[in-house]
Amino acid sequence: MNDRYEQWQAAERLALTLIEGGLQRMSARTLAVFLFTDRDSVTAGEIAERLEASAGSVSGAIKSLLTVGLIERLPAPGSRREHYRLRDDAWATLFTSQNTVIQAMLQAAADGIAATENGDPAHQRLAQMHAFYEFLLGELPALLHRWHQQSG
Amino acid sequence: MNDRYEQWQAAERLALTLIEGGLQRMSARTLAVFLFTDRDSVTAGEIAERLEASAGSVSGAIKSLLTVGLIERLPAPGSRREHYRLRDDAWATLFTSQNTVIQAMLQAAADGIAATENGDPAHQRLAQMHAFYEFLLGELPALLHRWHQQSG
DNA sequence: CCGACTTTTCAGAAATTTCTAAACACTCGG
DNA sequence: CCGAGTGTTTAGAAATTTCTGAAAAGTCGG
Repeated sequence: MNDRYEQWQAAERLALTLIEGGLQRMSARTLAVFLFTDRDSVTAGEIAERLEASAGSVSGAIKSLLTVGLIERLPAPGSRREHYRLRDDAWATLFTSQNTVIQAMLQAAADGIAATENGDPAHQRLAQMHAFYEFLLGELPALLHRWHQQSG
Repeated sequence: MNDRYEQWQAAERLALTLIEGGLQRMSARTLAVFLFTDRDSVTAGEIAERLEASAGSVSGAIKSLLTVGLIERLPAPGSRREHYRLRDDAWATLFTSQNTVIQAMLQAAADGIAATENGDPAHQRLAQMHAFYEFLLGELPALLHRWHQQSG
């Protein structure tokens, strides 16, 4: 128990789950490293070594994780290498990033409504879809607020 | 405005959005047909014709949409062909299906916690992750309840 | 500025996902 | 039962996504 192998195993399983959740393969594995490392921050080279992946794919993964706001670049602590670490609000951020999907759904529904006549059954269906995603979008801020209150 | 071509266009755009949201390509396009059709129900053949896709791929898409609970098979109204239609609570269902992802995240975090020592920074990070997804899972039932109340 | 070290970029390879076509199976009217 | 009309399955093709390796670019100490 609690040995390195078990941790590696748990990290890879977590990566698979993240992939299910929509992340790209290498981004997911990289994120798992950020979670399971016993250091405060890691470098791209360390990640590549641990994952046995090329420097190139790690670079791409870091870039995308930075873009989504899941990790952050640290002010270099006297070393030549860049250090990165998981951001505090990473999980809320990951969840929030799905809001863009919701907004896209809302827009798509609105477009559909505009393209159909009022009597058309499609009009009705699209209106229902629109109502749901509008509801959802309205609920999310309060949800995140409750989270920050509870955890902060 | 409001012509067939515009509707087809809106349907394809909606399909792309659904793909962004995680659906498979053909499932998304099929779902878009269910939304935009001016009939109450459609058959596999009609979908294949409208999408200019093979009967096989449509069959697969229908099967997966049935499994997730987004569409339903109708009691055959005297015709030889099977009829399908969008279910009333389709959007809530689609949203709910992401709960399995959340539960998987929760489990993955728990496994990671079990695999790390208490003093390890990783232990701390995994605990935060666990807390967030536990919070999320707890909020969802009430969220859906509010939706069902509001929409009647 | 130079040189060692690290990261990024990008074209091509590898792997995975997705679609199709064709054979098979099912259902119903006659 | 048979045959016409539909739906399903599956092996393989096509397309897309993802990864790698090598070269280019950036950075910092000296």
